[in-house]
Amino acid sequence: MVAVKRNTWQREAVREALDSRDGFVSAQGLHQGLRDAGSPIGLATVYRALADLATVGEADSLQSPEGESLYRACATTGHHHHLICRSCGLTVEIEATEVEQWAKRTASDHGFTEAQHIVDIFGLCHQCASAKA
Amino acid sequence: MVAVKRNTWQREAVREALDSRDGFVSAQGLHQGLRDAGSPIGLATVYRALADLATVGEADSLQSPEGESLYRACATTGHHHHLICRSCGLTVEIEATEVEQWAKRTASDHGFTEAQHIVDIFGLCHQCASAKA
DNA sequence: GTCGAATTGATAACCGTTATCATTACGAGT
DNA sequence: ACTCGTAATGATAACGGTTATCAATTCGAC
Repeated sequence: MVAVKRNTWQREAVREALDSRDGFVSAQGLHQGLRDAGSPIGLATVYRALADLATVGEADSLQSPEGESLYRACATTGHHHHLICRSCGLTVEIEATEVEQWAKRTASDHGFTEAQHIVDIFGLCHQCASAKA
Repeated sequence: MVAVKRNTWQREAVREALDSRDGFVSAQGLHQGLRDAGSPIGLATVYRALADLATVGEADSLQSPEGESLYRACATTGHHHHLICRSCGLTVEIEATEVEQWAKRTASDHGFTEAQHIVDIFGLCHQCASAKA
């Protein structure tokens, strides 16, 4: 029998919790939020759900400078990058065909294959920049 | 008395071991290499030395997709990016004016300031790709 | 050479993540 | 609606990388 994806309330809860966030969240942070909201969901399940969402492409993941994996529900289904406010976490999804091609070309120029790239921009969004001034 | 940096053979050993490598190495990998070379240096010390080198700017550090911290003594002192073999660690330093401008433009297009970007490409170098086949 | 303080290193503690495995419950088929 | 096989769950153990601990060491100023 072929593996069938089941719809569990837990999976849905994770998806919704992720959607309700504006920026990137850690698995543990999301779990904590769900527990605080009264859900008895398990930590392992949150990790699994997030991994699944990331695999399917419904969520994007990246690593914080501290080494944690952060997740986010991305509107764009295709491959894209992020522009992240390092102060408030506001995230903008970015299309970068230009960079995509550059990465691929650069890799093959040097004989590299199976190239994947990490491209993210961290900065201060307009609001945070103003608030800071 | 103010804190004084001491010159220990261990610190020097780490610096040299890092210089002798072509690509990024994990702290554990470097430690292993030193032990294999006969040095009785401790793992904790390697971590400390690498952290120091990174702080001073004598070493570049980045995180592998798997979450490990990798270190490298870079030839270029200025801003540059990396093309890294995820199998052997071979690293090519990359100038990417193209991407540099794209990043700056993208950030300002969205009202972001003080933008810094993380741009690295991971792949399999020609040798590792062949060895794998 | 002395001596105080920085450094070392073996190991324990940490932290995030993944694996384990008995239990639960989804949902296709009847 | 009821069964039943199996995927999913969740408490917890295991895991891997990194950091903290702390007694022993050793650098280097005097």
